[in-house]
Amino acid sequence: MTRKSKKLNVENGSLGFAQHDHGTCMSDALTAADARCAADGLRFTPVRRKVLEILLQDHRALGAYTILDRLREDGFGSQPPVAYRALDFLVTNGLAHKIERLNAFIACAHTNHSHTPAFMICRLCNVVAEALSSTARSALLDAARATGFRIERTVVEAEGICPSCSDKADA
Amino acid sequence: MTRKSKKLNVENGSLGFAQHDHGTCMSDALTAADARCAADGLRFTPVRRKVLEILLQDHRALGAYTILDRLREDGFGSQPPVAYRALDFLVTNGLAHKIERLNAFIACAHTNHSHTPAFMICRLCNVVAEALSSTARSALLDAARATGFRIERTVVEAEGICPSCSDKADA
DNA sequence: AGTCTCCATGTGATTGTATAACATTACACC
DNA sequence: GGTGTAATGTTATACAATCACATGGAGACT
Repeated sequence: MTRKSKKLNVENGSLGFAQHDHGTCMSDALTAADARCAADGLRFTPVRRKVLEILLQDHRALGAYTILDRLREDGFGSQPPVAYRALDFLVTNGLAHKIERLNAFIACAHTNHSHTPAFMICRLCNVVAEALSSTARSALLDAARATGFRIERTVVEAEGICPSCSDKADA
Repeated sequence: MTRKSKKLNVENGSLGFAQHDHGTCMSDALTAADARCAADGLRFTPVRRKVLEILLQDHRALGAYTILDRLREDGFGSQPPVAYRALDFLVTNGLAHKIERLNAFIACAHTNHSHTPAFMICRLCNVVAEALSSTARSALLDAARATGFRIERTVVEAEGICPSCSDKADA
C-alpha cells in the first residue's frame, strides 16, 4: 500500500546485494540474450535489445513509464505499447521479470537456468535481488496438490531491508 | 480486469476450494472483525465495515474501483481515496489482503490467526483461495538469512486452474 | 525480380489503478 | 468549552495497461 518514490532511480550497480563488475555483467547478459534468441529463432530487435539494456543498466526494478522515457531519449517510439510489447517479449522469454509488488520490471539475473524466481525487495534503496528458490516453490506445489489446484505460474516476493541499508541504519 | 460474469454465492472455503455456508461465513467474519477492532482500540467505521462486507460477499478478489462503485450505490463517498483508505485499514489490520498479481483485494479467510498468507488464483473463474503456508515462508527466510536480508512482508501467489474448473475442462 | 504474409513497430485514444494535496468534519480528552 | 488527532470528502493528477488501427520491414515463395 505504501509506494516509495516516484521514479525509481540509480546510484551504483548492485546485483543481489554484492558489488560486481557491472560492465562485463551487462555485456555478458546481452551476449547471452543474443545466443538465446538465435538458438530459439526469436527476433532480438532493436527496441527489445534497448529495453533489456535499460533494465540491465541498474539492477533496480523500473516502471514501464521510466523505461518509456529512456526509449524516447534514444529516439524510439514514445507510446506505452512500445515499452509494454518489448517487456512482454522479454518476460515471456525469461530475459526479464515483472515485480508484481512494484508493478515494475527487472532484467533476469540468471539467464542460463530455467527457473521460477523469488525476489527480495529493499524498501529503502529499491534494490531487487533475484534468488533461485526451488524450495519455496516445492512447498507451494505441495500445498496446491493437497487441494487439486494446478499451478501454472508463481509469484514469490519478499519486501524488507537489504544488508547495506541495514548497516547504514545501525550507524 | 476483474470479470463479474459468473455468479455469486458459494464457491470457496476458508482453505482450498470447498463449498461452505456463505451466510454464516460472512456474519462470523464480521463479528470477528468487530471483536478484533474493539480489542485493539481500532475504529470499525461504517465505510470500513461496508468495504469488508463487500469483500466478503464473494470470495473473489475485487478491484478498488469495483468496490468504489458498490460504495456509491450505498450512498458512501465516491472518490478513489474513500475506497483506498478503507482498504488500507483492512489490509494493515489483517482483515483483508491485497492480491498483487491482480491489483485487487479480498477478505481475509483466517481472521483469527496471525499469518503470512499464500494465495492460489484460478485464472478461469477468478476464485482466490487463501492457504496458511508457513513452509513456503520458511524457505524464503532461509534464502534471506544467507544474504543478510531482513524480511518484513512476503507475497506468495500461485496462478493456475482450480479443481472445479479443471473438472469442467475434462468433461 | 515481385508480392504476399507475418510480425514488429508507431501512434492516438482510452480505461484502470493509485496517490497528492488540501479542506472539513467527527471524536477523544483535558 | 478548546485542542489535538483521526477520519472523511473532494479535486486533480500521476502512473499502469490495453485497444484499435495504420505502417513498414524481413523472409518465403513463385
